Amino acid sequence: MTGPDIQNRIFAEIAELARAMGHGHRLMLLEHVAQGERSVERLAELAGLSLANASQHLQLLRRAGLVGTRRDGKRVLYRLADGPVAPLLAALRHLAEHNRADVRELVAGSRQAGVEAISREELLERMRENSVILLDVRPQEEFALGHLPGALNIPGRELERRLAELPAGQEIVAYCRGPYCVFSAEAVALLRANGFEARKLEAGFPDWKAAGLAVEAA
Amino acid sequence: MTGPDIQNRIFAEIAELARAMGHGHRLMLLEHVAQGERSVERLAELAGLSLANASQHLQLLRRAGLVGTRRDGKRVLYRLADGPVAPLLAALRHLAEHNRADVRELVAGSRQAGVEAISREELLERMRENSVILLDVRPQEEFALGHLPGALNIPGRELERRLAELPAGQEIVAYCRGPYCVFSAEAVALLRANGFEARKLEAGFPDWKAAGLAVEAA
DNA sequence: ATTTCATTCAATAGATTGATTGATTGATGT
DNA sequence: ACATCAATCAATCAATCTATTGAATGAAAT
Repeated sequence: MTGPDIQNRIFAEIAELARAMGHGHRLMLLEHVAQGERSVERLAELAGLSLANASQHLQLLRRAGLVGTRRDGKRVLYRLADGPVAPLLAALRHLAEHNRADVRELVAGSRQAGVEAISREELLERMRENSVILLDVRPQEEFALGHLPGALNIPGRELERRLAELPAGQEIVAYCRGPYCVFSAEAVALLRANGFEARKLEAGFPDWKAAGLAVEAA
Repeated sequence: MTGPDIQNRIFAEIAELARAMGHGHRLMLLEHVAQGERSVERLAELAGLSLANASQHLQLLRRAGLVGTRRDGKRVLYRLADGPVAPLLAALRHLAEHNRADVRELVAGSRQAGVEAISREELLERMRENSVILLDVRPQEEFALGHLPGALNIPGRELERRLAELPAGQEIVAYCRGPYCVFSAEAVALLRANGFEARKLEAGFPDWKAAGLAVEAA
């Protein structure tokens, strides 16, 4: 009576949760949702999905309890759910990097050409010393919703023609959405090619926020 | 060129990993594999699956990099993979407990009837004081492969008729395979009904081992 | 009240996954 | 070489999942 039936039910429940993360598009949606609240339309655009398709994936994520929603006028805003969702996604990424050679290569690829990463701890230290320039290479809208304290915002594709805005002589730390966002790595490559000293932040904005560190909004 | 294609590929890879955990039977197999090396036949029996079915699930887990194998004579032994698999499973369980009311209830159900859980930290403290009896309620074979230092082994279904072996006067901490293994909760209920002071270990043997704490083998 | 817009629902077809069956492989002992 | 045993493979059918389409909500604006 207490036996295996109950265990079966429990494992089936947990499996449902795992399956909710078991699709590339949903993981991408999660990654974007992790940046902050986003409308369905926006998320569909960011993930390159049709509206209806994005909506369905998002609803599945909501049923699984990975995201939550709120209505704002005629839009529905999705956000990460309350529970320990970010740690779960992080654990998943960690194992993926550890196991799959191809994921590791692809991630390493964005670190190639001498693009070293800086850890949160080291960055905090450097921020305390005021010896570093923070560069947020995400689009303005994302920057406006929250960014690291004191960061400059120059979206990736504008960086080349706005290089002059960056003060010389200090190291620059670029960051982006997350470990799989290539913008920051590209930015670092570009900066180095132009004589700057630059590194990328190991993780990205969502991990920073998830760690409970200070965030500034426009 | 660096764009969304690469991200799509990465997320698809990671999703594959998540999907590997997306089936109740596979989670159950993982739970048993987490106890130590097991043959396919044994795992099939433990999970209540046909041999071929278990074999296929296990192979899928291996392809996903969640388990590894080794040949021993004519048997193939499965074990957890090297990477951070246990933390991922733990994160998954945590979120499941947090989100799904039914999982929480089912887990709570095994704690009902005043069955309180003791944390690893508290248990370590009590072990240092020598003020506690450890009771491993798993089957002998599992006990033989590794158990908490100094633990007694009385499999769940034998407990009732072997109560006399337990010294009175000291609190008993029962443990089992993991948080969803009901044997330890049942054991605690039985012990209390017979006048013992008893609690169950919050997690189970695999978590103990995963935490790097001392383990003893027969 | 009607229009507009963002989102969701419903239905469909194609692809993937899961359990079962029986055959096959690979290692061991006679 | 042969028989035996554990595990895997191959083929099948049912069940589930995914993307697309077009229709239906439901909240604001005119």
